[in-house]
Amino acid sequence: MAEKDVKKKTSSGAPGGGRREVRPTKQQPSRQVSIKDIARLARVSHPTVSRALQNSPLVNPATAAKIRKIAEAAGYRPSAVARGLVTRRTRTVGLVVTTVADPFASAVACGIEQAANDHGYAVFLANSNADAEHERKVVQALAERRVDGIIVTSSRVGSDYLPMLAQLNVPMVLVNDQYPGEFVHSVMIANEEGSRAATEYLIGMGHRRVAYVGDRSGYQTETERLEGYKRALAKAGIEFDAKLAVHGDGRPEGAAEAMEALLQLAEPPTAVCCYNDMTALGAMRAIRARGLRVPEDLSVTGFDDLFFAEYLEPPLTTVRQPMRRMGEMAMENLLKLMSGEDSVAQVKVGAELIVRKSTGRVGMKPGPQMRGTGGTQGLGAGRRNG
Amino acid sequence: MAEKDVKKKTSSGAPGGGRREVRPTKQQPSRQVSIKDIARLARVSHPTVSRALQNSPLVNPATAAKIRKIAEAAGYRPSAVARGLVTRRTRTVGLVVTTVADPFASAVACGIEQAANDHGYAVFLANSNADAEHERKVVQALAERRVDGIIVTSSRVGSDYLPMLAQLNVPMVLVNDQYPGEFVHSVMIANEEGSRAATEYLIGMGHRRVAYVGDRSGYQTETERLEGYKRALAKAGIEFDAKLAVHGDGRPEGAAEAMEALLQLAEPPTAVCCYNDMTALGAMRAIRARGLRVPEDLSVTGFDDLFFAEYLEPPLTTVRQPMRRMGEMAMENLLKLMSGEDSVAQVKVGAELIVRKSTGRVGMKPGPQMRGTGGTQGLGAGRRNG
DNA sequence: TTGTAGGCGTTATCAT
DNA sequence: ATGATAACGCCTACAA
Repeated sequence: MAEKDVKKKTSSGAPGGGRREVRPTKQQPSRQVSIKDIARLARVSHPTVSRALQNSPLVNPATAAKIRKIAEAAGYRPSAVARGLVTRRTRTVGLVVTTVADPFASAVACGIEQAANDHGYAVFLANSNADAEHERKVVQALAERRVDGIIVTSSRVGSDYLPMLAQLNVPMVLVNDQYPGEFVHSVMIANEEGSRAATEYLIGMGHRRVAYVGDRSGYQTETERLEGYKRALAKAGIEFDAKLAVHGDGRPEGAAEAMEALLQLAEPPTAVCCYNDMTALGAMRAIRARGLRVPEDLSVTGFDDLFFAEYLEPPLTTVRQPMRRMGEMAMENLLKLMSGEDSVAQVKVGAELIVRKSTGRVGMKPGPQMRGTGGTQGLGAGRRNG
Repeated sequence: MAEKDVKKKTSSGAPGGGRREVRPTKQQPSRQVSIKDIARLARVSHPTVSRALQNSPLVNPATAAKIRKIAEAAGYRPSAVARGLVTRRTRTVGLVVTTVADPFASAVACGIEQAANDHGYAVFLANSNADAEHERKVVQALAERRVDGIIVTSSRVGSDYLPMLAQLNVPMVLVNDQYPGEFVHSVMIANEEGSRAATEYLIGMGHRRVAYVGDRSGYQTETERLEGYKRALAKAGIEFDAKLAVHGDGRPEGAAEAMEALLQLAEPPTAVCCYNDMTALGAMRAIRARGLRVPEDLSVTGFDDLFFAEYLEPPLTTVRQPMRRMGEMAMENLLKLMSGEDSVAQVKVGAELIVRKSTGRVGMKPGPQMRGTGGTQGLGAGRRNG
């Protein structure tokens, strides 16, 4: 059959060269050079070109070399789109974060991107804006793009995905799921253990009035960290005082407001366990705004160990989350799921208390303090359901 | 506080109930429901389904409704892959950043994602690791995925892309290009003007020994900011002292080292203009490590106004870059390019000096200082080549 | 208003 | 070792 293509083209070899004249209206993006162009130039069939470019063993090394040379010269780039259509695998994953501007999310994203790239996967990035409805929408959009898998961090949907996923038929892994209850595949930090360790450390420093500045209530992470705080109090025989547990919004602004309320209490706290480092940032500002010092007047702990924690003044005592690593783990799990293995369902990552200088003994006098033990205890690490 | 418990918890959760039985070997991803399936169910032809789903006016409203209902019920999701193949447009853009974990990059990325999403575009995220070679590679990979356009932040390749782009035939916009010389389409901050404003502010506060802690030399941003610093000195009749201009690495660690060197000078500076906020973070730590105070002993300025700048102690005087907005602008420009318009080639965004409390008069005495003017002068804004 | 007939750029399955 | 041919799921003529 005589190459039925070659239509009205004023044939000139590779389409890169002679610009075909298109109607000025609704311009169709110009054709890229395809496998067929190479075939024509090399005087072989397209399948042969395809095979040659894939280093298939069943093609004559000589012709293969020729083909590769021609393809190279013509500036040929295979189309992942066309390939995806026929193989039904796009080697693409979707990553949903609340917002990339969030340092926690971007650290996790970095780990994911790395692992994905190492395995030849490209990643679609989408913001959920911490909104369940929008999150659902972007997941749908990712499914339409036929991603091979999806990772969602700080999901507001969580196990509510189950029905949707049954239809979409795409594997999904959640990182720090915020929806109450458990999702099938997830990577979570040991929230309760971490928060508890921080609180116990404060109590160990002699503090009895330890406050807690949380996120908005209802999210899983918040619930668990609050629980850890309560457990620590209970263990030390300190009665939980609801006035000392306030809610911010997980960001400095809201935290500052919440902290101010604590400082206006008749009997203010001497230490405060913050939901996360961003919260600690706001809390510390509110404390300084009242002319109080950290840690002399008030000890503060955070959670996450974001990059700036060690550079604050004073450097922040906090509970470290291995964020990059968690991203990698999520991606590794997703890779397994995508290749058909049913991998570890839920991974719980151990948190680590990092003692710096934002915490001190209750009633401590101003002046240089000793550096703490620098805990490296794995808190609550473990995995389930292998 | 040691609690290593909760380790290997025995399984209990719900690891996906009744999954479909797939052939263990090389399972082909199962077919998704397609337009043809819907056609069969609705007893019409596929094109009719296609038209109905696109709300084409030339399809009977009744049948259209029926088709939509059936599609809905069948859980039909159009394949962006197939659509991209035929339309030759994927409604996808590539975004290359040095690393998403960098707060500057992630802020820009956030603006881009937002704008892209608003226009129905999905964005592929890729890290360049600040390496020219790797950056080229990921751009090639994006081209293979047939993205409609590419945005690169802090490119190490810059105008060197020109030959490659001629082949790839994909529009590209650069944000804060780091490669010497100009690229065709870019969004840049007014580096020189910003840095100059910061330095002039310091000089205005009476400082004569003003140091500069830069990035690694050779990058465009670094060159321009250093130039701005020099210009300010020159204007004030202060001779440039090479010993006072040191190089860090754009990150806190390297900056701290560079700062230490400055502090060991026989005649140390009384103020330091930092390349960016991350650099300032490191510089301030080095300063405190020597027992010196900011701003009483040493004034410090940054560049970027990252989210944490206002929460530092003292809050950081810095030059603001409207990072999100710059991302949006880059995306808007790319949208124009993708739709065929030849838009504004180079956009220069004005920088804004934000005076906070890390700067003060030379030789100031300890104690509360007045808040500065809070400059809102647009510095060097402009655009060229409309 | 609807159906028929390609074709987008690959890979896959047959032949030869 | 290579070539026909047929998908993949969609869109866009053009015909009915």
